[in-house]
Amino acid sequence: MIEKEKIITDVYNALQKKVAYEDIIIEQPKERSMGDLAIPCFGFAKILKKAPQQIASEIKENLKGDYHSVVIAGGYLNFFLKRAGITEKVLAEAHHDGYGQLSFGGGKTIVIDYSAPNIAKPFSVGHLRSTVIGNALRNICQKCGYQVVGINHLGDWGTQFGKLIAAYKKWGDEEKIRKNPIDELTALYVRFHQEEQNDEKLSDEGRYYFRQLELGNEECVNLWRWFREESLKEFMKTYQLLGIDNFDTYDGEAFYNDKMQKVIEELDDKNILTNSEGAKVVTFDQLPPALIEKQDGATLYITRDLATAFYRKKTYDFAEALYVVGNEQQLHFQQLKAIIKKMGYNFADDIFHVNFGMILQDGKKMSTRHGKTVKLHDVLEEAIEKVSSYTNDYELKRKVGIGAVIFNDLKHYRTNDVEFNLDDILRFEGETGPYVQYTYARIQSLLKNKKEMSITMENIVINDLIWYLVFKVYNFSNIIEKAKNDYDPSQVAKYVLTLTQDFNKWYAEERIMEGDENYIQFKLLVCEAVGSVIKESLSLLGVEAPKKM
RNA sequence: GCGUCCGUAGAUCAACUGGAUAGAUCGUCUGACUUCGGAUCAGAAGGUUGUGGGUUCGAUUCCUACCGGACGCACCA
Repeated sequence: MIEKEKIITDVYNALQKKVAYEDIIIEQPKERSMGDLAIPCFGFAKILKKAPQQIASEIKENLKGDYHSVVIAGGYLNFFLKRAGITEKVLAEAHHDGYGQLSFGGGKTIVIDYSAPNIAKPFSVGHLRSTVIGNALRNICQKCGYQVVGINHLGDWGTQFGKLIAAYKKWGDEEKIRKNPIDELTALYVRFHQEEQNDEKLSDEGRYYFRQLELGNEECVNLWRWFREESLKEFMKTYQLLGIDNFDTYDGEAFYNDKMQKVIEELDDKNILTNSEGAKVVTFDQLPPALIEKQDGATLYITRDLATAFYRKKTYDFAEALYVVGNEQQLHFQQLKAIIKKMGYNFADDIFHVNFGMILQDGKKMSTRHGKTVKLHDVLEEAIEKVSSYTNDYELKRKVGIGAVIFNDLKHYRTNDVEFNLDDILRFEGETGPYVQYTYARIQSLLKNKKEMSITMENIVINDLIWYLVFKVYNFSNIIEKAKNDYDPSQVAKYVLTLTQDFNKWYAEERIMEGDENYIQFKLLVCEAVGSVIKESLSLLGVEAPKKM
C-alpha cells in the first residue's frame, strides 16, 4: 500500500531523520474509529529521550503531507486518510478479474508437495489438511507471480506392499477389489496384520514378496501396479468432489527407487556416512542421527526423500520447495535439510516444511490401526447431503458443502492441532464458507440493478461503513503477500470473513437501492468491488463462489 | 529421559508476531423494517490469557521453573 510508505517517509522527515527509517512501525489501530493507520511512538522515546506523547506532537507539528487529519492518542499518532481519492481508485480497479495480482514472484518456480495419500489405504480426513493447504498455497503463490508445480507424492512403495501381495495371494478376490478397492485392500492388510501376530511365517512371507517386488518379479509388479491404479481411481473421486484435481504429477515414492543408489554413493564419497550397528547413518551435532541404509541394505524414507529433493532441484530448478506435511515429521525435515547442507548444497535453505497440526479424535491421533479412520469421502458426501435442505441442484450442493469443509479447515492457523468435530465442519452459519458464499450471492443479485453510467464523486459522502469496505478491498494484495510469506492461507480466510462481516453490517444499516441515482450506482460499485474480492479470496482458498444459492 | 509444539469466555478459534479497553463465531437469552436474499443483522451475559517468578515505558506474545496435553526420538512412511 502506497499510503503506508508515504506516512513512514513523512514521519521520518518530520523527525529530521533522527530515527532510522526501519524503526518506524506502521500498523492499523485497534479500533477503526481511531484512524486508518497508526504510528506508535514508544520506540522513539529511548532514542530521543522524550516522552512518547511529546514526540508524537512534535511529529505532528513538523508533518508535511496530505491527510484528512492526524490525531494524537496516548503515544500513538493516528492518521485519517482522504477517502475520495482512494475510493475512486479502488472502485476503478477492483471489479476487474484477477484483482490483487502481484508480480514479485518474477516467474520463479515453487514446487509444492501436498496431499500424498497412501495407496491401498483409506483417504482419510487426516489427509484433508495437506490437500487443502497445499492447494491454497498453490493458488496464492501463483497470485504472487510464481510458477507452481504441484506434486502428489503418492505413498506407493514400502514393505506394506509385500504384505499386501502375500495377503492377496492367500485370501484375495479380484472381483471384490475391482468393486471396492480401498476397503477390500485395507481389509486384507488388516487381516494380515492380525494373523501375523500368531504366525511368524507370515511376516517372512511379507518380506519375501516385497523383496520380489523390488527385484522386479513380474507377477508382483503387476499386482502392485494394479493396486496403485485402483486406488488412484478411487482417490480421484474424492479429488473431484473437492475440486482439487490439478496436480502436475502423481509420481510417488516408487518413482525414486532407481534414484537412491546415486545419493548413497555421493554421501559415501563425501565421507558423510558412518557405520553404526551394521547400518549406514548420518550423524549431526544438534540432531539425532538419521538412518540412511538398513543393516540388510534396504533404503529408508529419508533416503528416498533425499533422492526426491535432488531430482526436483534438477528437474524444476525451484526457488522454493514446500512440503505440506504434518508436525510429526519435523525432525525428518530438519535432518533432510541438514544432510543436503552437509553435502554442500545451498538449496537446502530453499526447502520449507510447511507443517500443520493433526486432526485429533478424542484428543488422540487418528490411526488405521485403532480403527479410528474417518473416510474423507464420507465426510464430503455428508456435507453435500446437508445442503439438501436448501436446494436440489447437485452442483450447487457440492459447491456449498465442500466450501464449508474446506473453509473450516483453512480458517485456522495451520500448526495447531484440531479436534475432529463433524458438527463444526458441517456448520453453515457464522464464520463459515457458506456465510461468505451467501454474501457473495446476495451481492450478485444486487448487481442486477447496476447500470452502465458514469458517476460523479462530488456530492458523495463516503460514510464510515463504506470506507471500511473500500479500505479493506484496497488492502487485499497486502494480505496475499503476507499469506505467501508465512505460507499461511488462514490469513486470506480471516480477511475475507471480516470483509463479508463488514459488508453485511453495511447492508443491514443502509438500503443500497435508496438515494439519488448517482449515489445508488456508486454504492453498487462498492458492492461490485467487495464481491470481486470475495470471489478472488475464495478462489485462492479453493472454494467456489456460486452466483445464486 | 531428551527434543519440538500447545494451554485465551461453556465450546471452537483470533489478537497485525512486544502495543491502545484481549476480539469473533457457536451455544444460551432478548430483539429486527408487511424484507435490495433471515445461510442475515442488532443487543445481553460470559475472562485474574494453566500457575508462580523475571525482563521493560508496556507481556496472551520474550526468558525461567512448575502443572497439564499432543507429537517425535535407528532399521515404518
